[in-house]
Amino acid sequence: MALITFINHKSFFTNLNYHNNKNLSFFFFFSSKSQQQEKPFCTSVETIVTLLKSCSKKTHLLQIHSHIIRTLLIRQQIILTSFLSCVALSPLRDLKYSNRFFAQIRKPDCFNFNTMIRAYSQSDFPLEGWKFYNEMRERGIRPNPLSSSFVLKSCTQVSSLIGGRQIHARILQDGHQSDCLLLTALMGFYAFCENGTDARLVFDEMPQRDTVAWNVLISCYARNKRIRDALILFDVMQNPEYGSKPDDVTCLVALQACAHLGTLEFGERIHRFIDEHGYGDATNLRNTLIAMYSRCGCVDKAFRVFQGMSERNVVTWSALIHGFAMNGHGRDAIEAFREMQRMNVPPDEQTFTGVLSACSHSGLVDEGMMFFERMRTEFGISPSIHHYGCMVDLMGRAGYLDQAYELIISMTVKPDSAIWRTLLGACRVHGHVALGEHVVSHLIELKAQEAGDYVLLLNTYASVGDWDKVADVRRLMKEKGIQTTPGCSTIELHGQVHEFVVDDDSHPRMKEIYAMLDEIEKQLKIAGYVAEVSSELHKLSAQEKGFVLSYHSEKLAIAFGVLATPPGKTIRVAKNLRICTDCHNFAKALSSVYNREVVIRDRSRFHHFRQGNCSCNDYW
DNA sequence: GTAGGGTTAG
Repeated sequence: MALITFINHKSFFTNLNYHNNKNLSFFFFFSSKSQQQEKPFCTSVETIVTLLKSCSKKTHLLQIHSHIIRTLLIRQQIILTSFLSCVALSPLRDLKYSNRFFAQIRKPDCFNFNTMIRAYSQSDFPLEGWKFYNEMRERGIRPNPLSSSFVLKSCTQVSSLIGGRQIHARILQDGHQSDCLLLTALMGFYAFCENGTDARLVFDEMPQRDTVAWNVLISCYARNKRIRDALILFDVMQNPEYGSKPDDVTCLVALQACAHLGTLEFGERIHRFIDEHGYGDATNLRNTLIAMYSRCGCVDKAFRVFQGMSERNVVTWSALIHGFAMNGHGRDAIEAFREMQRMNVPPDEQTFTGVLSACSHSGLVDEGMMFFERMRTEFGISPSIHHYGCMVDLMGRAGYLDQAYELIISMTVKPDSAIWRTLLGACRVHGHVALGEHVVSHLIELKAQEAGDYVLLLNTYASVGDWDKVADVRRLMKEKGIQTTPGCSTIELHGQVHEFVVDDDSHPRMKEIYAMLDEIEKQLKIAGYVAEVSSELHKLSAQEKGFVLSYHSEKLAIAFGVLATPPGKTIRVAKNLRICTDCHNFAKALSSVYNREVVIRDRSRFHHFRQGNCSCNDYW
């Protein structure tokens, strides 16, 4: 009896360790003993609640269940609530059991309903939570903001825009339109559904906006192709009118936007902000900094961040490897991979994507094959579509087109349009017309053909001089109303991003830019630069081709760079498509004649031009 | 004496 008093003693349970099974064993010992002796074993409600928290096995839960039934504790709402939370939400989650238990509760309250909705939102059947959400309304129980927030989570899980809109309407009906956390969740939902307009509307309607609300809006813009707006918000939120201070998450999201846009100056500014505000130790921020610098073409700065880190995880190493890969430092990427193994950091899927793409960008065919094999045999990672993509690129660039085709056919995963497109690119480089046509038929089968694919096919014909076929494809594109993506290049100057498209005349300094471009061409021609006419698609006279080539967007951006920056300053340009041979030659010549370093990021990688050479060794 | 919500790394 003394012992029973002891187990009931409050101090014992307030000090107990939740994961200490000793306490449970104690409890079960007394419980079964009292059952044998048919004597009631009294426990306080608090004891049961505390014990429930330390449950790590379902058998324990069942024993507690039978105990609370025997001791009539089942009548107490607090026990029911705790028990339901335990069955529905702890790692022991069992939805069938939760449902049965829920049905036993005579008067379930809002909290009980929320528990069920929340449990389903985390399960494989998220929409089942709706039933409970509707039932509580039918029973006249008013949902609180959390009820809506849990159903919203279910809608996000299944990307149900209609469901989310219904919740939105209910939030207004229930008068929860001032709940900042709920509205932030709603914004997050719209952002997830790529609906930036509605996310913005919710944001505008919020009575108060804290940093998290700003973060959601910035991340929404960054993910939905409004990257420049995302960066503008980083400054806007700090205006005295709004007075929100960016936190570590704001910096992280903004850095991702900088990486996308290739805006080095803005990225550096955020880097300083991070250090000044003491966020600098966070591994996730450091990892994103590595990615940002790499994607802005500054591997040395990325490496400096890497060196300054006291803790490095698989993400850190993968970011570094990816950085080396996209900047053409294939050997360094492989060395980093080896170093990572020496440090006993196990690689994952994304590490190998980096290693394989490093091999493909640097033409390391044998090494790539070896890593692809080791990935499966040594590390037990089965190849994803991305790994196959790297291998097709690797083999395709090296001219093993048929083997690349065989690899696609042998894949365990269904080939997507991106992988066929990679092979199509290789067909263009090697002038393999027959395979190119075959690949296009695969794309048509997938109903995934894009303007760029026709352009690649057209280029393949052009590369072997089949101008009739080129004209056919052009006609076909015209008939189908397919429009090509216009080439677009950006250059950052004093934190401002300047954008150029083909034949652009919208820039305020356009006259000067064209004059500068003419002057540059004149100087380069003296040094031996000849316009590469095969890059141009149209069947034009050589003179006309030369004329059209002069206005490629990257040339305009470079001319603006020469015009607007002091001599010797590196010119950094980002382009949405892949750079053409002519512009590549142009940049190479310029880097030597004007003694300028030029860094161009195209759709797939970086080109560092220095003294007449490119880091890609004309291999891209 | 119960007690759950929003953003975030390669």
